[in-house]
Amino acid sequence: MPMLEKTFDPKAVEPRLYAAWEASGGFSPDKTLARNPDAEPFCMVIPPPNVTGSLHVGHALNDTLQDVLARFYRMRGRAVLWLPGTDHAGIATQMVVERQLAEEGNIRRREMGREAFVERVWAWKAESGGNITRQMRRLGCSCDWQRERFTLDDGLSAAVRKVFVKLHKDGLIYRDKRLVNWHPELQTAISDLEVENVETKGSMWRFRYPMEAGLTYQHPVAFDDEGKPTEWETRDYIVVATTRPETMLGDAAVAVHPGDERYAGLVGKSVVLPLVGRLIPIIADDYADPSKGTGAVKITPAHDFNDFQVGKRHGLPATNIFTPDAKLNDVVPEIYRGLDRFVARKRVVADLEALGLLDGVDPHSLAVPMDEKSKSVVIEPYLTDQWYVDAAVLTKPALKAVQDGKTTFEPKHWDKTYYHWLENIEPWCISRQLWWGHRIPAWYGPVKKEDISSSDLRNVVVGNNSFVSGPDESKIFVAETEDDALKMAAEYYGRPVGATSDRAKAFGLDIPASEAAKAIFIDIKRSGDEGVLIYRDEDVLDTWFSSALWPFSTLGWPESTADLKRFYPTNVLITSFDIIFFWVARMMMMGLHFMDDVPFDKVFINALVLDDKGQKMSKTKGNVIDPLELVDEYGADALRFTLTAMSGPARNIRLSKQRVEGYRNFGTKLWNAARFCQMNECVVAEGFDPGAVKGPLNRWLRGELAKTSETVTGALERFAFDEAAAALYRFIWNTFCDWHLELAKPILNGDDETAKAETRCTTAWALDQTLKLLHPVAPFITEELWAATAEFGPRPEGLLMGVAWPQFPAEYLDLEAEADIGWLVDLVSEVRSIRSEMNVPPSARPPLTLVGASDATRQRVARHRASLFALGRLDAVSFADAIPSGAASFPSGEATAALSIAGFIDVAAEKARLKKAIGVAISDADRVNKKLGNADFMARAPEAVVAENREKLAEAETTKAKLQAAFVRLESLD
RNA sequence: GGGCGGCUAGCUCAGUUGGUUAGAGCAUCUGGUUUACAUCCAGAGGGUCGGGGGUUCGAGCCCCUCGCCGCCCACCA
Repeated sequence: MPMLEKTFDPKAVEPRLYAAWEASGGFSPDKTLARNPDAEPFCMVIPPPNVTGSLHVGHALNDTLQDVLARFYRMRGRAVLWLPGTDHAGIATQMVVERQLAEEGNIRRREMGREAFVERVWAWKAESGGNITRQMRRLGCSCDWQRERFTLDDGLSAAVRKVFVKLHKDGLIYRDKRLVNWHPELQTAISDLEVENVETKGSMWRFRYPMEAGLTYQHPVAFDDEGKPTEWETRDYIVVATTRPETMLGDAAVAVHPGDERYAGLVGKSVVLPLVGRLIPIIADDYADPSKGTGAVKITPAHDFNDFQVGKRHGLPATNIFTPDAKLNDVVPEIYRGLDRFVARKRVVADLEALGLLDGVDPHSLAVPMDEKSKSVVIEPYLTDQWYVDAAVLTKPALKAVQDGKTTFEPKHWDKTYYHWLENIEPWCISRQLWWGHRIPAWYGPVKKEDISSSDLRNVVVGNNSFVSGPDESKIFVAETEDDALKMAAEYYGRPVGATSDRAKAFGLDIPASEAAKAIFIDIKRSGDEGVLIYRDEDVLDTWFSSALWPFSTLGWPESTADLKRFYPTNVLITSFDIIFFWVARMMMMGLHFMDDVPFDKVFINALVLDDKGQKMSKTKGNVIDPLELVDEYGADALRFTLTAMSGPARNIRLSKQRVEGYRNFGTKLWNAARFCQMNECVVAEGFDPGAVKGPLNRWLRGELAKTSETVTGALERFAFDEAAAALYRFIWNTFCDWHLELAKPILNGDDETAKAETRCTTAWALDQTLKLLHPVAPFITEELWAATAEFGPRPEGLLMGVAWPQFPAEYLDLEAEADIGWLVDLVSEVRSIRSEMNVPPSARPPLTLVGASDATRQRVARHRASLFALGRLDAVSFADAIPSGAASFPSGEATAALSIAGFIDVAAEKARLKKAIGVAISDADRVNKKLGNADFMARAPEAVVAENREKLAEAETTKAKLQAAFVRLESLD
């Protein structure tokens, strides 16, 4: 066995070890199951990253925690499946490719056509798709790559279609015309969750809408102290206020509050909509707030969510005035047509001002809805036909499952976030006007004339440019395949049916889309006697629709696979808080609906990684820390340990290089401990039984290891990653290296061959166990050391990754040895402290005298003489009845220890030191005394606490006595 | 406006049902080439636990209140 290098070289080792792990088949549960078919499963599905993305530090944290659990449970014998995969990320990926096209100066998406564009996205996926999974491998992630999935792969696409059809059949998916959040650049609907309201400085304009036919009314203009009007003026107009002047072109009414006396007489009358000339009614509606603005509010049903509701209540027409790219359409007066919305805004204000109808303008700050990603595109409420999921129905079981504790959140408080959203759920708009994604399995055809009832006609607004994906009224065939759709259609029409990709053709019309609404009036005869053509919905589904199925679609659903039976519900989902709504809640809904069971027992919400100043990382701020750079510089283990150690109950993690460096050093420490073992020929002898060791040091180490093992195991079971890391750090650095190895040195260099042999075995054995315990967090260095120290003794075949997790019998704890070594550690620490305080040079080797030592202490001294000499840098230990002169003394157990350092001692300083220590002892004693003298305390405190305090008092008293004796002695010797 | 989280050493954070003298890492200072490790060793200093009030024999921890920081949701004519 070659000597270990002085430091661990992650770069050289990591790729080799990862390849070995993967080649071993150990990432797959199948290996465990082959050995033990009854192995209890443990399953996690990865939050699928964007397929074309790259690993950021948030992924690194998320992946590390999952890998810690995967490795931990694998070592505990569970059949672990950590299922990896990627998400097609509709909008994000499509945008990237569109940007590429723009940069290349080639033709754009629309000119390219759907098929060519989608092909292009697949090409980009082929090129960059492996990036992030390669990067996960560098982190050491032990996913089962054989089971890797992609949201757009064949299996998952089939699952998506099945779910869509089923939900449609159940009436939980429907098509509706309502306002959506419209992205005018991408020209697609986006979800509420993808809109970010950005506080912006704008203006509030007040416009005068003239009353119809010269009508006038009295409007109060001055008020007394009680708010009662004292002066009125005659008005022939009503003032409305708005932050969006351009929308007035689509106004349908002016609303006032029913109880608003100022306008009471006007309800039912009309105003003339300026610039347009249309008469619009003044209506009474609670929505109008008398205290806001002028109390009269313009109602624009097609361009404001609240106004849409008002319009519905009052049967107002929703007149859309925008084209899909948010330019004014042809329902507005000609001079405004084609203008961009922001240009139109200025023009409308100017024109109203010119007409003397601008009542005033004030600066006003408001939250403008922006596209969450770009934070620059203003989102429009826009009237379109879209597909919706009736989320409210699916929500109920999802809420109940968490309330009943079927699924729990960790940290627990996140359940509040979950509840809050689900309790206020809105219908989920699932259609997107994109090309990259799951195309909606719905086909449209003309409606048979006899199916059109008069009430169906009211939604048809001629000239409505909102036509997006299908005519407002058409017959819809929802089916998993085109064949099924054709069959359904053939049955409906009673004649042959074909499918076309040409929308106009499907309706037998060669007319512009904006006119397509008229199609419903066309008798199907127009499609030709020989048959009817149907046309597939052009839209795709929201990316989160397929992600919502992830926990069961990846396991093979709808097929009843062995994996699905074995691994669903999964054990834990580790994810970040920002997708509780997007993803967690929806998986709960879909899982419960389709699998009749929750998708996971536990949701662990990992922290948010911030930079070292507590700032969110962002490309624009330039403070993004690349996890792979950290891996390059310090090794994967160092990064993993850092993220694990910092993954406490707090909501965020401030990542600093310094911290990573510290944990790299920790790895080096462990590495060197292994070197020390190697140099000292520490080997586990054949037949060595750690339960039978005799030496106090070895018994103590065994106990400390057992305690650590229990702590680490318990912490990982509770997802207390930080506690596990802290316990490992403490044990390896402080217990094993600082004390055990130092105390073992005199034994290993001594001539007691029995003790030496036992210490070698115990040390080697303990290191082996330590490697196991550390492996989930730091897999590379532990695996490397496991291989490098193979000669340390008999051990299971194969990789450390596959070794059983340690579990020690309770007898490994040894109170006697603990007390013994505890005494030694305390004594050495005191000696060191005194030496340092008294400036005793390291080379000096003073004698130590113990005054009033018991037999037990005398035996301890005898047992640990060599260690005491070495660590305390002493040249003698003796016993006496009195403190010798020129000594600094301190209490040690029942005895008083005195370090003879005559040459260095400064009597005044020593007196001061003793005095201070006496002061501490006195105040300790006083405090406890006071407590014990408190009748209430004695009456109410539990017996154990009282006893504890009695003991404490006794201790303080003896300490005080010893220190005082030392002080007196010092004076008498002076 | 509603909600969530945080405020503990110079910095970053632990502190599990209330119970020894409130801990760790980093930073700082002092001293060290002790044959595993200077990516190291030994020692030290440093905290009125955000303010106020309450409950309790006892509060960093429980309750009320105020303040500041961060985040989420909603609304804003």
